[in-house]
Formats: sequence, C-alpha cells, structure tokens
Amino acid sequence: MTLAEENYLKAIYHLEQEFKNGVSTNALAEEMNTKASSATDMVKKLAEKNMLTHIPYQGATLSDAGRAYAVKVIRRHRLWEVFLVEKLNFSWDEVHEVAEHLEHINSDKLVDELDAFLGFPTYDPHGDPIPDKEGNFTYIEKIVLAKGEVGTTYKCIGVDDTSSEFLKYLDSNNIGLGTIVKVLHKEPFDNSIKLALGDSEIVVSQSVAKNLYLKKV
Amino acid sequence: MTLAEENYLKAIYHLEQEFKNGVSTNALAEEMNTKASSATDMVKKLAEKNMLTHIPYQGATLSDAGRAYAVKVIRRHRLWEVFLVEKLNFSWDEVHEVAEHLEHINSDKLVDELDAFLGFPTYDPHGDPIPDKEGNFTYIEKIVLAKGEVGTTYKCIGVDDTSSEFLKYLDSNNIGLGTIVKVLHKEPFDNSIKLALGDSEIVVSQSVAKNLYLKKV
DNA sequence: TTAATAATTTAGGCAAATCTAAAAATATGT
DNA sequence: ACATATTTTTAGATTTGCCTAAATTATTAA
Ligand SMILES: [Mn+2]
Ligand SMILES: [Mn+2]
Ligand SMILES: [Mn+2]
Ligand SMILES: [Mn+2]
Repeated sequence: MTLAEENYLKAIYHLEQEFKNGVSTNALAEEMNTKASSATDMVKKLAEKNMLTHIPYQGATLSDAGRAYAVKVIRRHRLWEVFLVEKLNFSWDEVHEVAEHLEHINSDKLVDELDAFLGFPTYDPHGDPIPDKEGNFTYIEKIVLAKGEVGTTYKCIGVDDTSSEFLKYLDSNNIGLGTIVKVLHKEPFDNSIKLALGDSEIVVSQSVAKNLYLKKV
Repeated sequence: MTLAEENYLKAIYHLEQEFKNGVSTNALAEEMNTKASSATDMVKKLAEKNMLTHIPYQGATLSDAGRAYAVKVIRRHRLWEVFLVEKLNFSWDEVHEVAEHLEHINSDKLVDELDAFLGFPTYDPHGDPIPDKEGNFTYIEKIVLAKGEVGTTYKCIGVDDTSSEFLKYLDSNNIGLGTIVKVLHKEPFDNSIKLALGDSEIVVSQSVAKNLYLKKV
C-alpha cells in the first residue's frame, strides 16, 4: 500500500461512519482535498486491490480487508499522538500533523512495542479510541454538548473537530479532557450554552457545543 | 525536499568521506541501488536546488546547504535508532530499516524533543556520532581492528558494516559496543586475528577485522 | 597517439498521483 | 415527463523518479 492509498482508505473509513450506503466520489474528494476525478482514479485502483467494492456512480464500500487496513493506520496514528503528548511534550493541538506522517511507517514491531511502551493506551489525546492489535475498539458512550441537559453535570471526554484552532480555544478556556462541566442554560435564539466550569461560568457557541463530547458523571 | 532527494543527499554525504574530489555518478547509483542515468537526473535536480555543484562528467560536490541538510537527516536517523534500542527493545541489527523511514519525518520539534527525551545521546547503537542541533559532531579517535597491535587491549566502540548479518555475527560471538578485547595474534596468511575476549579466545576473519572499530583502553 | 574501454549523459518511456476539460449518468423541479 | 442541474467518469496532460538504449565524453593501454 502506498502512502496515498493508505490515506484514501482512512478517509473512506471515516466517511463510512457518516454515509452508511457507500462513500461518494465528491465526499471523498473533499475529504482528501483533491478533485473528484482523482478520487475516481484511486477508488478504481483500490477496488482492483480488493480493498473496496465500487459500483460506478454509486459510491465505494470498504471490504473487510480494506476496513482492517484502515483501522491499522488509525491505530498507528493515535498511538503516535499519545507518544507525542505523553513523552515529547507536544500539546494536543500539535500532534495531528506529525502523526499524519508517522502513521505510514509500516513495522508491526514498531507499533506493538510503542503500544507496550505507552502502557497500552485505549484513548488518544482527543478522546478517540485506539484499536488494539486485532483491530478491536473499546467504545464509551458519549453525547455531544449540544444535546446536553440543563442541570446535568458531565465530564469532557472527547472532541470532534481536532483543528488546532478549536483545541487552542478550549485550552484558553480551561477545557480539556477530564474537565467537569454543568449545563446551566441553553439559549434557543443562537443555540449557545452556558456552562458552570469550576467556580466560573462560560458561554460557548453552537459550533463549540457541536464539537465537544461528554459523558454523564 | 522529497524523500528521494533526502536519500540522495545522505548518500552523497557518505560517499564524500571516501571520494574527496567529487562523487561519481556510478558510485552514487550503486549506493542508491539505481542506474547511472537516474543518478544523473537527480544530481541535476539537486544542483538546480543549490544543494550541490555538478560539473558534467566530473562528479558532484555538496554545497554548504546540501551538507547541512544531509547532516540533519543523519541526525534524525541516528536519534531514532537510539530510541528504538533504548525504549522499544529493538536490537542493533533491527533498527536501521525502520530508521530509514523515520528519518524523513520533518519536524524540528519532533527531533529536538526526541533528542531531549533520550538525554542528548552522542552516539547511536552502531557507535556512529550523532550531530547536535547545529550539526556539530563529537568525534572520537577510532582504529579499525585490522590495524590493531598484538598485545594491546582495546574497547569496541563501533562498526563499519551495519548489516543485520554482521551485527548478528557479533552478537553470537558476544561482541558488542563496550566489549574489551586484546589482540593475541595476527595471521599473515589470511589476515585473520586471534582475540582474547573475557576468559575465552576467538579467531575472526579479515572481513570482521575491517569492520570493527576500537579504541585503546 | 590512436583505438578500445569505461563512465556519463541524453533521449524516450513508464507508473503513480494529480490536474483541467469534456462527456456521460443520475437526480431534481416544475 | 422532461429539461436542467448535479455528480461522476473519461480523456488527455503534468510531475517525480525510475528505467533501457543510444550517444557522448573521458580514460587507458598499446
Ligand atoms: Mn489526529
Ligand atoms: Mn487524535
Ligand atoms: Mn542506520
Ligand atoms: Mn546507525
């Protein structure tokens, strides 16, 4: 598998969560920051390699082999992110870019020893689950802040948007994984939400509310 | 700099130690396991980028920028080798291949934090010096076993050949970095050398003697 | 000092991954 | 139902890094 093929497989895997019945060429091209014609070419190549099935004009669906391969790349990505934060003093908004490169280094020994060195972590710095060697995820139920209930106390356990901008925004408002928040008010006008955060209160916009994951505590 | 360009720069850097007056196309092609025509193409491209000077039919010579870049890649390579051995339980014969990939990940923060995490090592698992952030090497005088003197005691401090085969041979004969040996006899017939190694004696061939570096102790 | 030999470069092509532009298929709205 | 809009595919180029074969330049040896 080439670097480009690995990246396409990962993108298709992520898009399949959203589009259950086949990933469209346009969606894939957008995710990959390429043009639709490039996506078509690659989909045909991956179909040739039995990594996915493709019905022309109908979208692509990963095969078991393709899904397993995508999960393998995701495992590497998330383990490296943990390494960067835990061992090399990276902050959670700096790791993604470097992990995009590290994830393509193909050595089972490297990945499995790294896993052990890190103590077999199950979540990455953004709260995303890390599949084990066999590809199994440990899932935790999570709800998005936008759907939180007034009066309920939650713990922050993940983010959807992992852009540096969003993560730095959270940092500057003292929100991180593990932070405890209570929903005080949901404003119907603009869907902003007022939270209790330690001793203080904070109002977050709908964009924030849609990108922060919580669990009841 | 692309992956291929980085690898060519590194190869030219290494060959310049041997061929002081310009690296020939053929030598470069052999080092890179490509054909001479490919080496010519790349040399022209690197000359275009001011990484080296190339006089047609006369060989290539790195510019200061090219040499600095090559040293940077070598620094990454050797730091990752240390990481793999010290932290991930790799043996010295397994690290090179993986480091060949890790060395191309281009993040100053990554490399410098890794350096700090490892305690600023000055030598890699094969006894090769690791340049610092500014590109300065700490050199230690070393002599090759083939030129060792009978009756003298030495410490093993490096290898020339870093192939898995050679390193495994050394492992199986209990020779590693730090091992103390005494030269007992040099056989003129085949240039083999008899060594005292702890309580036992061992005879090593000329091939071994030319690839093991020592310093007087 | 030539002629053979060796090294190097040039010419022309190929595969991967991308692009633009055009054609074909599908979806949508009245 | 049918014209229009959208999506997807195809056709034809481009760039990078590599190849083989042929031409060119340098070296060597008689
Ligand atoms: Mn990431
Ligand atoms: Mn992540
Ligand atoms: Mn190495
Ligand atoms: Mn080494």
